[in-house]
Amino acid sequence: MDNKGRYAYEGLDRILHEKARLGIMTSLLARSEGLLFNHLKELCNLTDGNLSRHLQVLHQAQLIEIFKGFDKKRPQTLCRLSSEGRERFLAYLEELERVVRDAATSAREAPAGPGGVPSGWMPA
Amino acid sequence: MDNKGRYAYEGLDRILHEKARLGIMTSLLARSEGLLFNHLKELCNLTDGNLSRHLQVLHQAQLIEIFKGFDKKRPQTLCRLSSEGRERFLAYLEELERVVRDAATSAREAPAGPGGVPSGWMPA
DNA sequence: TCAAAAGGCTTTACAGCACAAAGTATTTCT
DNA sequence: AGAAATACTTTGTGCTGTAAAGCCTTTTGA
Repeated sequence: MDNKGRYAYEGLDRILHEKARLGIMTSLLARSEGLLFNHLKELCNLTDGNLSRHLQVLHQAQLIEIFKGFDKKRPQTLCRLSSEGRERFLAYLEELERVVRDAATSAREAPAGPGGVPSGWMPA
Repeated sequence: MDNKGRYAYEGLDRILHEKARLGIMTSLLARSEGLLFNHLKELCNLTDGNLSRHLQVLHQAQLIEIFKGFDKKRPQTLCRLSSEGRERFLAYLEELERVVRDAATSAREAPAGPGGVPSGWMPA
């Protein structure tokens, strides 16, 4: 079998492949005009500090843009997907789809298997 | 909007949501009889130490079973999905599918957006 | 009018984790 | 007998997700 690397999934970008950031990016993908800090915080069930840190990471990676403004007198932060961010996220999603398809296929084709200790082997 | 937590994806189990382990689990799902250490190593493009560590984690979490045996005189390690592992992985995959669907829907429905600085805002 | 609370984030601290490099033990080759 | 190969495991290090604490301004309340 030359299946070497068949399941390596190298397209799963470390920065994007992270629960919280996946949520952030998906939220932003739905709203091309951007989302406010607090709205994002609620959508993703994140704490202030947590969200702040993830936005920093995404911003440094050029995946999102961050804008500062005011609502009345209170500071506000607006986050928006950069066009590079959109592209890279869509690419990431394609790989993710591959994972899901691979697994679905396997689950369908391979029976659940009997369990028990295979003969000639010892449980670890 | 009561969309609170809409994009929190809490079903994304930390142990499973990891590039390398995703590959391992998907490989194992395809082969209910199990896979040998070295085969798995190739399929997932992992180093010995790396694979060893991930198997440890998956084993401690009861997601896989590990058996020791011999091929001629050489030690061999066989890895197999436990039934709990199969269940939990399938559950994880359902959540993953939700992510992909959410994103696909958004990408289709939301236009790419114009870019440029929104008026009244300052780039960070 | 002046302290106290609320809003809107940032910074800090730390535990946990992935990964690479080095190590161990046995076996086969020369 | 020594060297190389096989099959992993253990150790060490640097990164990073997360909670807790901090900071500054604005609003509220007595």
